[in-house]
Amino acid sequence: METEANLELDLRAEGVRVTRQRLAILHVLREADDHPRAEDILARAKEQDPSVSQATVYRTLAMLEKAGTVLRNEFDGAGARYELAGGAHHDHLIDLDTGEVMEFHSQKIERLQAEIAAELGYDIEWHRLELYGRRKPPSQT
Amino acid sequence: METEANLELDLRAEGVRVTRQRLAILHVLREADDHPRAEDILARAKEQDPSVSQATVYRTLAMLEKAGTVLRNEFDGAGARYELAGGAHHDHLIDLDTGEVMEFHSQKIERLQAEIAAELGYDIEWHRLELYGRRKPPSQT
DNA sequence: TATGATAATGAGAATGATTTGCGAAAAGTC
DNA sequence: GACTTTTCGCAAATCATTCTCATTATCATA
Repeated sequence: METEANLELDLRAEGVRVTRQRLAILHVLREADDHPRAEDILARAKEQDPSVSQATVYRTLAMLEKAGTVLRNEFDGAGARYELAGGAHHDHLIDLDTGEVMEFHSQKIERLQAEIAAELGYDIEWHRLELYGRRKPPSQT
Repeated sequence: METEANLELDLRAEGVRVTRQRLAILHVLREADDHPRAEDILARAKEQDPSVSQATVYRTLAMLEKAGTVLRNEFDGAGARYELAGGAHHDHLIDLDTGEVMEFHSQKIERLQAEIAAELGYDIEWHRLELYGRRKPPSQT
């Protein structure tokens, strides 16, 4: 796992200026264990640095996404939700009642996807797999 | 497959008024073999009935979606794309170069999805599986 | 540490797809 | 045909996101 300082160095290495605002946003993303929306990120970043503006949040997220540092998820419902990349690839299960997002990964599904695409004559560039569900009532055994 | 007249009767049965505009939109959806956007549907419907307006297209699509007659897909890129429901469930493969949409279905993947959700204690309400890819260069054997 | 070239910022206006409010026009009803 | 209710077209309103532009901050250099 990359440390906060590492991320800062990475940015600097790419000729990107390390500003107070960017550090605040990066910090928020590191602390988040949910998948916050731009709105949430703005609110949290402001706690650390009230000068952070909406425009900067969007600009920074877009920049970090392009750099491969963050992942932008367009689940249903309004507003994209972000997470720090860095971990292994995973898909999402969204709780329809709470909005909570869980991550999962299935090598088998990935393989099947590739097979299907191949049959149609395609190479997959990326994919989106989202499961929307509700907590299952405890099974009475 | 349900005929155009059938669809009309279905709507009438639900106490929904069958208007010229709605028939035009329904007709467009039936003819479409692509997955048109609201914008395209409006343009095509206007050829049949110039009085159709943007608002009515959106209102009608929303109404038909709620009725389960059409499926609304939010692929990436701007604007939702619609298709007539009615057929069997399927997922989509989108050609990143042309925007063309292909349909596919994998019972195996569906099963794996359900298993994964179950392990996390969830029942899947619905899911979204989209593959984004490019045509594979012909393999030289 | 001061300076300057430039990138980054904040505030607010602009965008683009989609929705909505409202008076006018059509549908189904008697 | 007259009436009641739904639907329509138009234009204004939303909402997340992006852009404009004057101002400020970063960082390599003096």
